[in-house]
Amino acid sequence: MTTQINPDQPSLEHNHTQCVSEALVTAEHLCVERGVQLTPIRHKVLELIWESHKAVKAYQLLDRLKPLQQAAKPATIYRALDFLMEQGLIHRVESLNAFVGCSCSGLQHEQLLLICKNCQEVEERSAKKVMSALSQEIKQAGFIVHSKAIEVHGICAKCQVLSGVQL
Amino acid sequence: MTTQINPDQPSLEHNHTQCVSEALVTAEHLCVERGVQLTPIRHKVLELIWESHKAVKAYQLLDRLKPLQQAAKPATIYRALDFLMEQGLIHRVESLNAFVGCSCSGLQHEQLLLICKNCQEVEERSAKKVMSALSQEIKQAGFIVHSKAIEVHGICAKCQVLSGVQL
DNA sequence: TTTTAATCGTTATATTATAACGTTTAACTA
DNA sequence: TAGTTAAACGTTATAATATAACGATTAAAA
Repeated sequence: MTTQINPDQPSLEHNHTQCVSEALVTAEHLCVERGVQLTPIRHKVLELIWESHKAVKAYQLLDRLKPLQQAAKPATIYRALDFLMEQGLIHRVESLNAFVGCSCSGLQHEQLLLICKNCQEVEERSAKKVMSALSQEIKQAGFIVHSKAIEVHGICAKCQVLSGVQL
Repeated sequence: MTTQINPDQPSLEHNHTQCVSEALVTAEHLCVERGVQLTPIRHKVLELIWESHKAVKAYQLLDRLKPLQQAAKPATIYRALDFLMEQGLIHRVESLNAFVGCSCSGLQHEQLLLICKNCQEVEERSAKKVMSALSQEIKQAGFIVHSKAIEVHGICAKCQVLSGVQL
């Protein structure tokens, strides 16, 4: 068998099964700690989001949830997404109206998102230097921060290799 | 007359009439230079966007355009917005699905946007240190950039003063 | 002046998201 | 543990955002 070249499958280089199960276990623990309910629906939605590292749309999630949850309607998904965002378990990708699992759940939550136009995968980076420069800039402006979205679109390293860089 | 306290009006401290006319003249010049057409519709939409420094929604623009342009439909607005964005004359505020005039038209276009939740005004800052830290981070990640959105939500300096900071 | 490309009009519809209200389930508390 | 309250969910409806497709018109180029 040759190298993984299908961008629709999580890369072989990372054990995605483990990756997902870590995310779910972390989520479960955090919710217990915080005394909030990771209900079956919320848990399923989180699992669906973690099926890949791609940004996924609310209605895509709805389509995937329906077979498991007959009664699923838009509100079902949006309520679950709201909960998961409040708990910092997922990120909303503002520039795509989409969502992605948060791999830093429980830690500081505002991250740089690198969004690949080719494979739709989102890489999350804490980017400390960027964040501290940003804090300084905001302070200079006399602005009080409530939230941040730092999103970069382009082509990820993996896709550059797969297609010979002329992207 | 006392100090300006109505957040719905452009502040007295800046001459908004001049501000707008500068933006429009710059836009006209740039379009001539580039050999692209700032048609009457596109010009009107740009003017409407520049009525304030607030982020404005596409359908708000449509409502305001209709009296001036009977035939205006969603496509009318979205086409004009697409053109204005291509030419770097406006910014799309991704986290609001809204638009704001670009005060750096013609120059480097990816800017930090400080978005006030109280007055909806958007302050644009070039934030050079943030941008260079960001470029470094992106380079480290081996990512090829196509576009960036750096958006901060919170309370602007003006609104803090007006309301005694407990925002 | 024909051809071509850009712009716009128009209709329809896709996509994203929320409101409102009743029901069920879980948690609290007396 | 029965009664009370709050959280979560089901359900219907609709609001808000955005695009597709195609023909008509206008402007630019050959």
